[in-house]
Amino acid sequence: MTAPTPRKSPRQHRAQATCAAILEATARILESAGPESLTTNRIAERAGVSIGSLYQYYPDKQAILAELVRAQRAALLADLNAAALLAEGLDLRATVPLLIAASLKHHAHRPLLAQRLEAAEKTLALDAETAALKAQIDALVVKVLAQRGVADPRQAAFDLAAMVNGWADAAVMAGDSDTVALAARMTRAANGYLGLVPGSVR
Amino acid sequence: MTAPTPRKSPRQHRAQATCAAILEATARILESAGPESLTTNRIAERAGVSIGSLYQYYPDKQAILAELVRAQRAALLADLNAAALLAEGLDLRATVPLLIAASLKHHAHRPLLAQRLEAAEKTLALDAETAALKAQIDALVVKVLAQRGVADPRQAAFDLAAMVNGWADAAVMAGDSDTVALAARMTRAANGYLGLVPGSVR
DNA sequence: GTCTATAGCAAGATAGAC
DNA sequence: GTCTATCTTGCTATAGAC
Repeated sequence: MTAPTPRKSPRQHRAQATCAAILEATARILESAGPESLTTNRIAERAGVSIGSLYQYYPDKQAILAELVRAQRAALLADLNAAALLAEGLDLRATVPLLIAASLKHHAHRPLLAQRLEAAEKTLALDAETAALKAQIDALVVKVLAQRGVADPRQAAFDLAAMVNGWADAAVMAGDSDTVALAARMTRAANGYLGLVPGSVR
Repeated sequence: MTAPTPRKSPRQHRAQATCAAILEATARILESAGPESLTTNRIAERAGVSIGSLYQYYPDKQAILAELVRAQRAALLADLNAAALLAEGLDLRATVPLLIAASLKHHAHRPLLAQRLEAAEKTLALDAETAALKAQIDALVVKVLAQRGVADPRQAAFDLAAMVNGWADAAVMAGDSDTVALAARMTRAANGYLGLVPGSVR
């Protein structure tokens, strides 16, 4: 029922700074203390603004979280788009690692934040804009796979996304920071899923 | 700091029933409303006991959750043990689907509960007993893989567990109820990861 | 546009009767 | 062993001064 968008678009400089500070403070609390400890008072304190200012820009706590989730999805879409451009003209075997690397990028940057935001996303009722972003992400991967002759590309896109996401979460939480090696292992699994035989490059 | 075990071991019949009712009520609230709505008052109400009785057996809310998590881990360990027995004498290719099926069983039974409990586990500080169960689960899988000649079985056990878990969560949340087909697709990926070529049964 | 102060409320947990 | 009644705490969100 509540609109999870900011109350006003912050047009002035200091207002933009306030919004940014609120978002960054939320991210840091999520990383350091987890969702249980995420209270509006704490966000305001950590952002260096008062609780009153916070409610000037966000109607409620969920709206702040929703904005972070939206930003994360938008970044993923952008990276996947870049990967798709890079992969243009390449075959399936060469494309898969590019998609995996793009998906992994966020988990590598701020791993804990990425994981907690994904967890929050499952609880939150996502707004229209975030849902649209998710749909675009899905459509993009489906298209890339379909162009390269994958059978049932919708199913494959879903499965590969699920595989990579959960796996990445677990890996970063266990302290695995070698993203390159992780991506290589994931690629082995993805190739097996897609029916690509390992050695037969010739 | 707080011991996440029941205050007293319920030795009498009605006390056991009370404990069971509390656990089941917690599970149902988790399934139907999510972790945000999980309050001690609600648990007591749904269990048909008073809040006072609840605190007679559990020192705090976390302890109830911890017990559910522990039960889930214990069940997984039991199922994996059964799978390992079944797999005795079988080669790697035949063993992998058995392990996957065992891991998938819980997600299939009460999918939402399994997913929410795993999410809770990441937030909770897990008690010694649950940690021990996790270690046993890990050791079991490592042993099974090592016996069948998998290189770096520790890494493989971790990766396969991460892959299956995250993937299963996403699948059940999307409403995919065909566990058999899901297990088959996962097996393709696992085989690829392990370097097993698809067609070459011979 | 930002602040302080606080209303209003719900949660966790306890005391003490039965 | 179980209950009702209640204390205490801390959260969300608002009102109104500056």
